[in-house]
Amino acid sequence: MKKATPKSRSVTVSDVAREAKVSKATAARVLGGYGAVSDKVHADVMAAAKALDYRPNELARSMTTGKSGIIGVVVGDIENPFFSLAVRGISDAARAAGFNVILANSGEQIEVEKAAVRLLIGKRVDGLIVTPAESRDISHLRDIYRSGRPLALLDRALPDLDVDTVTVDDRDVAMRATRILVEAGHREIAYVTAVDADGGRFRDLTQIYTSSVRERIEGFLAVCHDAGIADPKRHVHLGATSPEETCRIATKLLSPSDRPTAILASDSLIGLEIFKVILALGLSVPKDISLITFHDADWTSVTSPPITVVDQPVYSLGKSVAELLIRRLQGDTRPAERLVLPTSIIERGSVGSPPKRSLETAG
Amino acid sequence: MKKATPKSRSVTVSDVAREAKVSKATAARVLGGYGAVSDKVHADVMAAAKALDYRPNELARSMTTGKSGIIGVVVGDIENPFFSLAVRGISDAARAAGFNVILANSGEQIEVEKAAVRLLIGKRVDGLIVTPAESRDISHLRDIYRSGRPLALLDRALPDLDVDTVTVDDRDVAMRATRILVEAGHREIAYVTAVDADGGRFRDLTQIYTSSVRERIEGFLAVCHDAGIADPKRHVHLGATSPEETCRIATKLLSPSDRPTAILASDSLIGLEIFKVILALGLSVPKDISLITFHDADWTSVTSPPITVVDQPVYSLGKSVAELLIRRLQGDTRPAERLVLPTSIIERGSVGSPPKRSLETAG
DNA sequence: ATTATCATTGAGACCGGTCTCAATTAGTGT
DNA sequence: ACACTAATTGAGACCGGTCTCAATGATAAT
Repeated sequence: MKKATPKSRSVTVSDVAREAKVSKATAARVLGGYGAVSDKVHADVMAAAKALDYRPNELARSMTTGKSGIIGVVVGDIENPFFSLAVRGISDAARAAGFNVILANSGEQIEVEKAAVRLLIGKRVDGLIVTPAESRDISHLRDIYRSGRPLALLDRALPDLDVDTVTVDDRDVAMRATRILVEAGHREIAYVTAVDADGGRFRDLTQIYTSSVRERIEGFLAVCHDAGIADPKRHVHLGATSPEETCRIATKLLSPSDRPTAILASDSLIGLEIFKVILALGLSVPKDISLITFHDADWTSVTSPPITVVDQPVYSLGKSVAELLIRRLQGDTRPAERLVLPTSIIERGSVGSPPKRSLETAG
Repeated sequence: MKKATPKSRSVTVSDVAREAKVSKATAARVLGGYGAVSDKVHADVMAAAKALDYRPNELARSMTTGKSGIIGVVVGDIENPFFSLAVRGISDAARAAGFNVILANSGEQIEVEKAAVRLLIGKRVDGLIVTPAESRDISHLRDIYRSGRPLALLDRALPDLDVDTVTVDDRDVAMRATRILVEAGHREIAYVTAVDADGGRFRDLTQIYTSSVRERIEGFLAVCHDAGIADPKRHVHLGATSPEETCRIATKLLSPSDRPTAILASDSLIGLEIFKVILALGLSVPKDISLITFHDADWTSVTSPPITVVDQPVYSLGKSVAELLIRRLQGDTRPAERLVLPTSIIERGSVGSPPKRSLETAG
């Protein structure tokens, strides 16, 4: 009487075995699809399973096999189209190989990233794909490695960590983008990026702990330097971590009379926000200011003028890193691979020659 | 000699117990944080755990407790900003309550959706959030319900399924949007949506199995009808399921001389593609054609002119549905709730009066 | 001092699968 | 017909936790 409804206990192999009048081991063999059984028994068990509506408990299965069939992915921000496209690439590749994806986003905060990694390891994911927020503190990533699970890095390399890595040629493409601006005659070029360090004040590259960001700045500075632009560092603006911050930075950047004649935006979210500010201030692209943004986001092709962009193979980035990881999961023991995907620049209409004022500075 | 390296077997409670010289049960109590133990033993076990670098196996934990701490989410397409924003809302709410999210996308295909649901149930997720692709075939959703796991519906209601549901007032907002167009003088208004049925030919509402889509069309037709527009059904275009298809539809729609004077796009991906075609054809918005799109996507505010949009509270949609599900997970037994979130229209510059040609048709 | 009460602890069953190993049955060669 | 190998099947250990229940020791009440 006291015994409440048995909470619909799920059907187990034992239940099926009993129904089919065979041993648990035999039922498990056909249900799990491993051992060999006679045709008759196979049919009996399948019939019993169907009759009872048996559903395997993947949890129990993973516990004994040690494999979960899940790939853990930790990205900076799912909402950023860059990441959502990369994640799409990852999950397509994963599904094609029979794996599932469990997603966590770090918000680019190292502590959140660590917690996410710890949790995913706890859940016994088969492997992890991470876009490390920092290169300083990678103890949690070493832990993954130490736990025997393969790790692959997406978009950001870590020189100290010898694991499969897929990045794009950030440094090179940043140079090409900057060169386009320089060749159009610009001397006052601002670079706006998301990473936050020392309250947005850029001193030197050693304060940037995200490899892709650092490489881009490196490329930018190199070309500026080659072009004889004095102290290009002052044109690097950090801290565009949210639309609000970006708006603040862009407004400050564009208001004074000594504003740059061109801006290079480090991702499409930043580029969009800057473009909005440009619009709001009544400035015209490219007459008053030229603009190039990283990532060929959808909005960049429908503005007037359409925006010149750095087109990274984002989907491939995700697909490739997943494929690399899966290969490892399947027993590949080749040394770690570092794939660098080529990037192109799509020249549209947002780059022009600087307004005359800038000629005074020309060397 | 033959015995290979023990593949770094992970540290278990038993190992910690041995190290701390207590029983497995006692070690488990402090490690699992449940029973009561003396301070000394607690300290000993913690020390041993730290020394051995113990990491709990969540899999084993979930298997005994029956709870995995995971919410399964099945959406139509992660890449669609609508869904990625909703997922962001879900995962924020989930994390706040200590849950994790495992994501699967169905590509709006019912079979893929079924497989995803089956898999997630197999993984013993605590609850599921689904955007059902079809209202016809919901056997798999009933299964969830039957398995004792709570289910919550996102963006699309299912009249036959009495579960927590969060939607927006699609019908009403579609009416408001259509009315804006009608009041601007339009009589030839096209409605373009993604759902695919009968090769894109729209006959009547019974062929639409996605509630949100149906409701929007319903609202659209109702207002057209009230305005005395003859046979508005011919203006409903289905099948805009990919950028390519949308482009095809839009090109066909916009080329002939009897093209509509206004278009209502059912999501931002469709709106974007249509806008691109408009641009490519050299037409001008809103002089030649007026455009309203669902979803306040980022690109809609930076075009010239900026686009009038239906602004759905997408983030809240995700957040609310997750909160509802979590409440249920925590033992709430109230009857299923059907939340309908209010939607607004942001009027920007893409609606104008129709070009003169349309006056001939005016009633 | 003696017994009842309570806090700690240990032993071992259990979750639902996989998998090893031995036992049983069937098939083969001579 | 008889020994021998191959194919099936069953019993039970195991994965790494949780959790029940009984045993132990200590403290409190009589």
